Amino acid sequence: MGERAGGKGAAAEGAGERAARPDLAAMIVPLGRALMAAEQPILDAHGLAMWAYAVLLRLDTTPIRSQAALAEAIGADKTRIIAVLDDLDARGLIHRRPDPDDRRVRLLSLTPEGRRLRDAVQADIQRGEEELLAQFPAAERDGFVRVLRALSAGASATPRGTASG
Amino acid sequence: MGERAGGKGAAAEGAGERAARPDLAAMIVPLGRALMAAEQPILDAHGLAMWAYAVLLRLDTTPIRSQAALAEAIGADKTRIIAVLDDLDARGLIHRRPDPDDRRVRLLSLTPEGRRLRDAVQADIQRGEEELLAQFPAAERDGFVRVLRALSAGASATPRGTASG
DNA sequence: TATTGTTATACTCTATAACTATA
DNA sequence: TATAGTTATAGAGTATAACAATA
Repeated sequence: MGERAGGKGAAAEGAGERAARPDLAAMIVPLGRALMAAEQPILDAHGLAMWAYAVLLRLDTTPIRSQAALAEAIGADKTRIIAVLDDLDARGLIHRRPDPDDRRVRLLSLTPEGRRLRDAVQADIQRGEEELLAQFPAAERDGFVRVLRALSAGASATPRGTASG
Repeated sequence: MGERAGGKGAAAEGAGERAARPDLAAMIVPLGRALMAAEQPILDAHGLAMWAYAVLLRLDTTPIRSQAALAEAIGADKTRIIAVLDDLDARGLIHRRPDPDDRRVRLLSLTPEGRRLRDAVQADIQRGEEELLAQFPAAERDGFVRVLRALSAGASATPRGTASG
């Protein structure tokens, strides 16, 4: 890999050059872990597991027509969310019934109670997040969220299979 | 990002209110996964595992005096990095020798070759990241990296044990 | 035969416990 | 006795394979 010479940024030019900033992944991955850890007590207080919350979030966005589609949408394995759906169903937070048109697939939707719980939990979580962001100037904060949203949207477009499939 | 009704947080006040943005964790965690996936081919090309790269990065920052300290610094378990250190040592990328003052602890440092490899890999990785960021206006990009650095620094300050530790 | 959901199994990653050596 | 490192073991999380129901 010899020449990183003429390039634009040339993050590490000479032998002992240090990079101008840490790698994005090296910052984002631990930060993600920390944010999840911060969410955990809130989820615990509501008796929701992390994947269960992800399901409630996704169902609220758009009704989904099969469990496999839901699983893929939240980046989970289809076998992994079954127990989650069992629990949510038993607690009356979601509807899960066979599609009359094709009784193999399950129609998944949120019950009013599920929506209420989702809203309450998300309000709690985002309240904490806003406190975290409040320490920054509005312009930086705004740029952060804007870029994050765009990168996140782009990332979820390439969930697993990648380009070559 | 928009002023919501009256109260401070109140992200979702009424019943049907949708949040103004996705949860930070819901964006950051999948993004972290995607970034790691993007790094993987680069690491593979250099024969480095993810944790090995983390070790090289951390050793370059500051020489470390014990494996346990290194493990904690990169958010790993002390037992998990042993095989990693074995490999890096065998390949001549790090020095690992007993401290003469206390022969229980190992002094860990980067060899010149290890530094070269680290620089090469990081240059590759950050080149890709810069391409990713290039799509955004400089101001947003700047705010993003700035806030990210601050949040990341704050997060690593609370690695595991948390307050009551 | 193909597909959805489900269950059972195996694998990977990570954390805990037990052991060796130094102090 | 206490600590750093190592090894062995067990656990959580995840993915793969086999199965039943429906088309």
